[in-house]
Amino acid sequence: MNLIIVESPTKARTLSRFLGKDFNVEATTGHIKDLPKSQLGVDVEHDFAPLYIDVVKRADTIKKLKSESKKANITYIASDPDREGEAIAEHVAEVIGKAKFKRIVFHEITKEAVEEAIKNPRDIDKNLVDAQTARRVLDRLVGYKLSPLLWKKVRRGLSAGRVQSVAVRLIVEKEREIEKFKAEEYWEIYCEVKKEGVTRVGEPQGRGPELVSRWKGPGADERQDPNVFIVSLVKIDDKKAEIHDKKEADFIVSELEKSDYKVAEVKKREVKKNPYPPFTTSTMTQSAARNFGWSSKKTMSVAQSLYEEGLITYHRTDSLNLNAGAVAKARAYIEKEYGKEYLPEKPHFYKTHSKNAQEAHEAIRPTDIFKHEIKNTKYEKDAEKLYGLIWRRFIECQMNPSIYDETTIDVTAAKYLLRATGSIMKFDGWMRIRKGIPGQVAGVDGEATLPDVQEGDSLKLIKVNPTQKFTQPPPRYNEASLIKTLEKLGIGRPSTYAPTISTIQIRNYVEKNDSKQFIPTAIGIAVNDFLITNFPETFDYQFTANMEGELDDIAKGELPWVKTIKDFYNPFDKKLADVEKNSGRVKIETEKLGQKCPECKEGELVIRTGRFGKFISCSRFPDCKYTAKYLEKVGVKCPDCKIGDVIVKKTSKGRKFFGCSRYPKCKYASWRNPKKEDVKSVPV
DNA sequence: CAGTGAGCGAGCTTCCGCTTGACTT
Repeated sequence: MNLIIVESPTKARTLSRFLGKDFNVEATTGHIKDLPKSQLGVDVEHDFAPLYIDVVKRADTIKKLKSESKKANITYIASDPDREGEAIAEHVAEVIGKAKFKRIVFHEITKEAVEEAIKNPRDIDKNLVDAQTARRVLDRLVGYKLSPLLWKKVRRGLSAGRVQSVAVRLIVEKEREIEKFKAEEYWEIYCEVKKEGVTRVGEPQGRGPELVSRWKGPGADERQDPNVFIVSLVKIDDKKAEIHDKKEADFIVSELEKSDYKVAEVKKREVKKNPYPPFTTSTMTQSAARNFGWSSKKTMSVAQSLYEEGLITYHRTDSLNLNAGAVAKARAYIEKEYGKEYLPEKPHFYKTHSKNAQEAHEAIRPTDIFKHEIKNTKYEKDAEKLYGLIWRRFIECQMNPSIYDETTIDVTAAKYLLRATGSIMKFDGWMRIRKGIPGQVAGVDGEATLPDVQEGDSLKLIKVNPTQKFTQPPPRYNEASLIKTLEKLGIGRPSTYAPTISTIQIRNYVEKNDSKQFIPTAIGIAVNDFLITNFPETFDYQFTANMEGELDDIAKGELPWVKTIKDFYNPFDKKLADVEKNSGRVKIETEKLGQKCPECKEGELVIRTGRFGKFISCSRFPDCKYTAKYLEKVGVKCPDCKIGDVIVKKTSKGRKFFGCSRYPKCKYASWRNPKKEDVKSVPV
């Protein structure tokens, strides 16, 4: 009897099914050793020796690993093939002591992959373990040195870290960009033109006010006549048209109204749109946010249940790799279901562009594409929705591109160049999968049909339409775009995106607005500015990328890990002492309510955020100690008692929930916003 | 169900990354 040790219990179950009675399979359930929670656990005086101790919650697991390995002939340590997995392997080896073990790795959960791995065992890669130690020690030093500094200089309970503080920084800097942004006026000019020699009944004359108000730009109702189309002004005197105000626009309109219109060029070309690569954690959470409006936490939770049911491959992954057998099945399915023209000659293989990808797993895909029916008691509809998204994305990625005929018509009128573009899908390809799926974002712009005109054709002007526009500020981050940006910067991992987003909200650094976009709080701004001013290098967007570069060198055995940490820590520690001594307490901006304090009649009422959320106090604190409850009303009556208002509250742990303002008389409480539930349940 | 902020000063807060339950008010 042999023992195989993996990280995930679900993976262990799957392997036991494959391998039969000769193998016992156990799981570590993640890390089994870590630095202690209650102390630094890094001996900065002695080469940063880390104090790795048994994880308390894993005491039973560790006991089991010990006893099972004793019984086993050989123990195969099959933790994930990445930096963290190698550290887990090392920790398992330490725990099982003298038992005979071998280290094996596989990237796919198939019988063949495991058998192949068993044939090719290796030793534990000490350099890779060192790289993990360096990563762990660095994160501990940053987090456990800076957080107490914040307690001292800003407020108790705050936190800072290599990942969370950069996430907050992104949100703060985006807000400043938006504040700084000044909308600039510009004008776009559209001309409605018609191929000559064709008449239309009820053709609009001139630019009456009624017609202007009906105009909705390209693709509006005026397009019923197939010979009428809309061109937009692109160039003036061969230079890009830039119209800044109404005066300029009016002048151009007056010129355009008396010009002759001629087709200068007609360009037709074929455009292909390739399918998207299969899902990773990052793209899956982005897609579920766009299609269903889900938070990353919800998506990951539903994905976890699909994974545990054996319906999808592992959901915390940065890899685009696909098992060859699964691809072959998908190809057979595509050919049978949709026909040969949908099947590429060769399978599509995708490569990740993410530099820090560890690719320990596969991309996220269904384990069995022939399985359409989902039976999952815990999540039901949600599981079905996410599974459908994953299923389609996987099938699509192995299908032929969709093909469009794109037509560009250039029209000249005096010194003005105007253009119309339109495209028509002539082969749907992978887009076939998305047809008829409500709520699916197809990813294709509206199709516009253009009349059959030739170079040199004269056109008749029907109407010129100037449209005033303003440049738009950059959009705020939402969960999806924040994860996308963090991934691009190489900051955070698939297993930490959702938890990081929770952390920065629980710490009151950021909030979501009604459109689920992140807005920094006064505390978030104060902490960010304090950190960026004093520790600019640590929270530079490049810091993690540089760290990853050094970790790679450590993993290759070209750099001792202690040197990396020393080079970071020495200047960091100096700065720490300097700030501790010389920096004053940080002031947090308060929001004014615009009312006098009812107690002292001198101060003004302000909103402050304390340990239990927002409350109202006097601006003259500590001289005046007046406080009052701040009721953050959601805007609906309590669904239970129908008398009180639903208000936003926080648990002692900082999690947001919704309660009744009449508490404790009414005990209504919910994790979900009843306002949004109501909107959803109203039949349209 | 009051508590929150400052500072006084007991004891405590905190990181990232790997993995699931336990089960929130």
